[in-house]
Amino acid sequence: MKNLLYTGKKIKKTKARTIILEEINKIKSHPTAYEMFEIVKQRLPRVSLGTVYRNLDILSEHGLVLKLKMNDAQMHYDGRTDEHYHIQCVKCGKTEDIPLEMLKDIDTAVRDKTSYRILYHTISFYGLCTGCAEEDVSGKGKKV
Amino acid sequence: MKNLLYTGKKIKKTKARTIILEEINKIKSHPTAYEMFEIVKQRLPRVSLGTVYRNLDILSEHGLVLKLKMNDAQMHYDGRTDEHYHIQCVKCGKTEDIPLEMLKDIDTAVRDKTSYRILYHTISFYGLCTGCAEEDVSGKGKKV
DNA sequence: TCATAATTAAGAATGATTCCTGTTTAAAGT
DNA sequence: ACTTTAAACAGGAATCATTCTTAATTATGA
Repeated sequence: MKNLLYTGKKIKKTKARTIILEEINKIKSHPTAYEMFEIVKQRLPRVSLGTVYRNLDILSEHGLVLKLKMNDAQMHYDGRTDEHYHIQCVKCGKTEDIPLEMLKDIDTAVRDKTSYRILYHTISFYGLCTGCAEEDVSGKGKKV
Repeated sequence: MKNLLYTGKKIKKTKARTIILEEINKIKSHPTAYEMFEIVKQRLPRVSLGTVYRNLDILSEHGLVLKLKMNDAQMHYDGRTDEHYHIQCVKCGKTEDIPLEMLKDIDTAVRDKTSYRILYHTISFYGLCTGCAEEDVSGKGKKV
């Protein structure tokens, strides 16, 4: 293979792969695989969920997508690949970026306090997004 | 019910529940539900995995145990219930406490930079534990 | 254009966790 | 202590996100 697509690694430029990468780069929120499947299906109706999962994995292995584990059942995928932190709404599950600079110093701080060889860390914030916070006020007393 | 067991909440003191809490408090690492099941089985041979799951959930709802999501497939459970951070070995999956004081100020730092109402955050470190780091050196070049 | 290795759709399999059902047990009120 | 009953139990089925399998298709290098 001569075309070193996307990253300089050998990776075939397929229709599904291209659309997945384009679509995830269009949005700032961090969808689940199933949400990506629904988005991609609009442009590629016969795409299968397995293909979406596989390509999101391959793209994340090649550093083109970040794979995030938050406090819900599904993985989330992020088209922004520089290191940064995330926040998730505890009510609706929406997951987004946090504009907080990387705390590079805490790895070294921990390095001195543990026998582990530290490789990286993750920070996740949890709270209520604007929409859910409003519901919370107007719906006070109601069981959600 | 008059006896307000464990926490002041209505919670029955059953054999399984008591043993689960005793055993998780004996260890500093943070086992999965299945690992707890194996430990509890030694004292209560007829215990079922479902009971271990249910009790770990109930205990965590009552603040007697922490339920941790790290970067592997299973949940981990922590008998130490004051807020603190965790580290996981990327190779063997062992999960332990990190002696790093809580960064309370980062919630407020983020509060000013986002429209979310921040409730809490988590920090997880990943690296190699002593044992796995040694293997890594002695086994250099080998596929693990 | 051809060969072939990678990718695909579709659906089966996996694995952690939760749920269901009928039975047992802890504890509240006598 | 005896009774009552809601909670908890064991065992196994169900769920759900994700991964795997297979036979057919496709992108790429020659």
